[in-house]
Amino acid sequence: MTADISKKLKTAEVEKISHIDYFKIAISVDCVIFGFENKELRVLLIKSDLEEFAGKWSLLGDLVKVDEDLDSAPYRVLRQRTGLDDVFLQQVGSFGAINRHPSGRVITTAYYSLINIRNHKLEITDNEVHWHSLKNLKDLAFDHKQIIESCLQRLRIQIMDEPVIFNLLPEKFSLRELQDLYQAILGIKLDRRNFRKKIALKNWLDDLDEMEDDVPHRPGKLYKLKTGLKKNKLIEAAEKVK
Amino acid sequence: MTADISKKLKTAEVEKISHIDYFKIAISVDCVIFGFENKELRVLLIKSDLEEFAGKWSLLGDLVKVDEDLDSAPYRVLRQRTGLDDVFLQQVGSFGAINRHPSGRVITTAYYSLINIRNHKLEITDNEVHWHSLKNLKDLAFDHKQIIESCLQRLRIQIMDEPVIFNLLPEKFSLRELQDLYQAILGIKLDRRNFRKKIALKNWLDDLDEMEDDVPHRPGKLYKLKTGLKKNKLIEAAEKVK
DNA sequence: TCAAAAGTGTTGACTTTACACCCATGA
DNA sequence: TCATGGGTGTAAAGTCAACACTTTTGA
Repeated sequence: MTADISKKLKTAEVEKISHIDYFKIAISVDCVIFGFENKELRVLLIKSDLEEFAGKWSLLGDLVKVDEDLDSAPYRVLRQRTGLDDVFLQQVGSFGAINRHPSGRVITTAYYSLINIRNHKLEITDNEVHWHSLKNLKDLAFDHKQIIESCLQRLRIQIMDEPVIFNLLPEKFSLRELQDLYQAILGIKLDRRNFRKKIALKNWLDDLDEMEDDVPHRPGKLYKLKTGLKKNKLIEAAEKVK
Repeated sequence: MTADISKKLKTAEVEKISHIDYFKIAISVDCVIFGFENKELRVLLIKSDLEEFAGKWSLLGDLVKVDEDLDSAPYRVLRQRTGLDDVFLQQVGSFGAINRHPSGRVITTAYYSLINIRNHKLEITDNEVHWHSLKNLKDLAFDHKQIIESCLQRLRIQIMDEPVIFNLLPEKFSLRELQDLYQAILGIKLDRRNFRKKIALKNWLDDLDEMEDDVPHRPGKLYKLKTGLKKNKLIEAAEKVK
């Protein structure tokens, strides 16, 4: 019986050789980096450096290295391209239409990231990087429009019952800012009283006993996310999935 | 200005050459095929044909071909390995730890599939294929245990508001069978009266005015999924996401 | 004193849960 | 006649949506 089985088995080395033709696909990661400014949800895009997509905007991404975890690659991309470290990242899905990339067969895994535009001064090495409003996104390179849509979809679901949205806000924020942000992401207006009730119920926030001081109207109370709730590592998110 | 940009741009051909080292990662798909039998949720596994995993069970999967859409690959795998066509499939996520595969660097994209064990007589070309109960899954090859967990997680969410569960049942079924199935997937007992109310509310079912005839107790009414509701193509699922 | 937003409760509609009895069938 | 599940309604608790007035601040 054992002999029987082992006759059919092949070593990994043999398998690799027999499949060597398959090692002709590259895999990339693309980051959909959301930010919030001026009551609008934004996404960070870069001018494509491919001739085929001259003038078009694209997501920040890169090929995955042979000795690099898939889920580590988007962290590297963010670090290298924007200087950001320790950000919230979550895998959304993989996109692999045959002709999605003009350089050859490249399958990409998309991640979404939430960052605070003000806090993180981007060390942008390339000046052709820009925060785009999510309205009027057109003429994107590759299938990046579709990827952004999927990530937005995922974001909308996730903010409803996980405390991820706070990655988009400064440490201290008012309930108005939080509500504006929910509205920007969901694309709908929310009732103020009901919104405050719902947030209070979730028990995500600590009241700081401080007030806004830079607004041209009655200042609101400032809050911060309760410590221990911030899930800003993909690894922690993965734990939750288990 | 135009000249300025084009100086920095590279053609896809040039890019491909400069990145040729990256085309050393293979990508595979793995299918988590769920079935329902004996009031239990099952998953279809195959004995690994790799020496490194001798005796261990693994998911049905294969490397993605260079000229094959990523999302088409799991359909091919199912067709080749089980003779199944036109099944429900949905992408769940990609797994890419560096050493997850002993043959080399292989990143895999996981899909979950729902099929009716009885209806589809599997044309199994290999007799080392088996329907496993989800309890006592151990000693799986690769990271397949973790992949199954992720897919189960997704399944649990999806059955709550999309009519996908019916892919696991025969054309005609009773409400008891449906409830047993929900219970098996969710791992909890449900109240019969409340369950029936909730299902009625969803308006997914047509009453067939027929009765069970093979049960050792009072027979229940038979129902079928309303026509037009069955989402059994990944493409249609993707439409919904948009 | 005006404009802008802060802060705050109640009601009605709806949803969810818990729970028990009689009925039809086959063995 | 027994065992098994089929089939059904109601009441209490909880959640959700709609809605308006007074207060505080800066300009």
